[in-house]
Amino acid sequence: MTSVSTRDSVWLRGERPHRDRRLTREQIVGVTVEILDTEGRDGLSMRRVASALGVSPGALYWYVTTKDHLMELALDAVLGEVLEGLQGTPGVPGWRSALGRIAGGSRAMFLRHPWVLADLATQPNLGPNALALADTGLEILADAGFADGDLDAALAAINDHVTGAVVAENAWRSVAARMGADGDDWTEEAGGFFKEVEERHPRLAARMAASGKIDIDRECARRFEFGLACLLDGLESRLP
Amino acid sequence: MTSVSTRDSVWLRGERPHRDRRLTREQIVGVTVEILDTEGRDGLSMRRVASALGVSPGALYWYVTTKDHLMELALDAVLGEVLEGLQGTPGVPGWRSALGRIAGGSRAMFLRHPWVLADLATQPNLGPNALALADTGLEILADAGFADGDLDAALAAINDHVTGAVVAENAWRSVAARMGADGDDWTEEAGGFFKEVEERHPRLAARMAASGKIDIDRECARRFEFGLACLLDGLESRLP
DNA sequence: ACCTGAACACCGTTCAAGT
DNA sequence: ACCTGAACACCGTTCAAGT
Repeated sequence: MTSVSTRDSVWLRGERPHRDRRLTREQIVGVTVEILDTEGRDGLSMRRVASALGVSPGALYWYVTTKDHLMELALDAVLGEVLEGLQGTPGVPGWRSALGRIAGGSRAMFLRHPWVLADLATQPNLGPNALALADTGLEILADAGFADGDLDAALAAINDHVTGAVVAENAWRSVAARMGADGDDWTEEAGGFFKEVEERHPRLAARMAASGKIDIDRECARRFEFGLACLLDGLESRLP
Repeated sequence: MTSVSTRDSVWLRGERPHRDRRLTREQIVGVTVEILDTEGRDGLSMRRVASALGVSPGALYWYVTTKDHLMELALDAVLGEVLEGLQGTPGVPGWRSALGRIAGGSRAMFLRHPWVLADLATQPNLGPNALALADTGLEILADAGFADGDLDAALAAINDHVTGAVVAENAWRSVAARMGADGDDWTEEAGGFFKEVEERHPRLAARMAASGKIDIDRECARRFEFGLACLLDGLESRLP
């Protein structure tokens, strides 16, 4: 109901005092993420979360002021997975591979929880895990020799590549899933579509045909690494 | 209602035959974009569009099978603006600046219509304007000397940078708008937030403070160009 | 302090019935 | 062929009233 620009964030408000609660924010966020993962964005409703917890819908509003706030919490929760994946393994040498690990871990997380992507565009990301992730990125880049404005811009460039790549990958996968699912009445309509692409944009049609034959997983991973390598090369050449 | 993976696209279905319609798809899409621009994503409803057109809600379903399809049409409509902006001016020399112009034009369009960003993550983009835009990108890169897999990956990398950057910019702007809007009861809660950031992540807090003093427009533009330049450098070094 | 139950003001979508 | 009107099955959110 509220417009994007005036919406406030969970992270700018304190949590309420408590005495004898039966629920926890963690519980609520937990089932929220579960529902989002299994049923997708459209499958989530306050009522659905409430029934999964065996509680009435209104009860949730004691713990969370709004559905948007709940989504913010869910977003930060899955960002936490990236941090966990990082601390499990030993540190790698070199800033390039260190950043590559974070980027790769983030990408994997986004592919596990595709519903987060729509959140990123809508909600500011001020949760503790988001901040910690940003800070470790800054640390790596600062140690590498970046400072001031270049420091911010370098981190932003890498983050942008990750989110942009996963957004595109997700869109592609949803098309591919539809195509592979059933060739029922689908192919006749879509046949006309492809024929038109062929006529109007032969170059594009050729590329679509070429990449259509390839395994999507491999191709997406390849493009991701290609872009990341280009970016890191460009960054490296800007080191003082 | 339908899950992302099984949702079909407007562009894979033909339009219906017609005789004496009072409405047009263009009209409907037009007011849809208008509402999205002024009222934001949450302000849009089928009923709202219908009433703006002076028609009953059910009437829209004669022209458009679903709200998601309408959003797909709106998405491609605003992508058309990028193409228009391109053909108005004379071609620039050099593949780097040619791509820079497309990237810049796309960024400007995304900032004019921030609601598109959530769409990108959710819906595949198979509209005529999206295809035309991709094709001109391919043309520029092919002329520059890229071919086969590198061609796809190069275009993807640039597109990813644009969408990723605008997603981040949009999120940042929504925070800034909130902070600038009113310092009523806001500052007390948020003061605690910033103090916590300072304690836990001093490096991040320093960067936040530094970039907080800068004009957002300039800073976002700077980061965008920085990342793009890094990327183009990396691409250039990969030319055969 | 926490939760229920019921209500309010919305949604997207369908579908008879009209013209 | 196109549109209306009313309905169906949902929403998010609020708030008295209970414990």
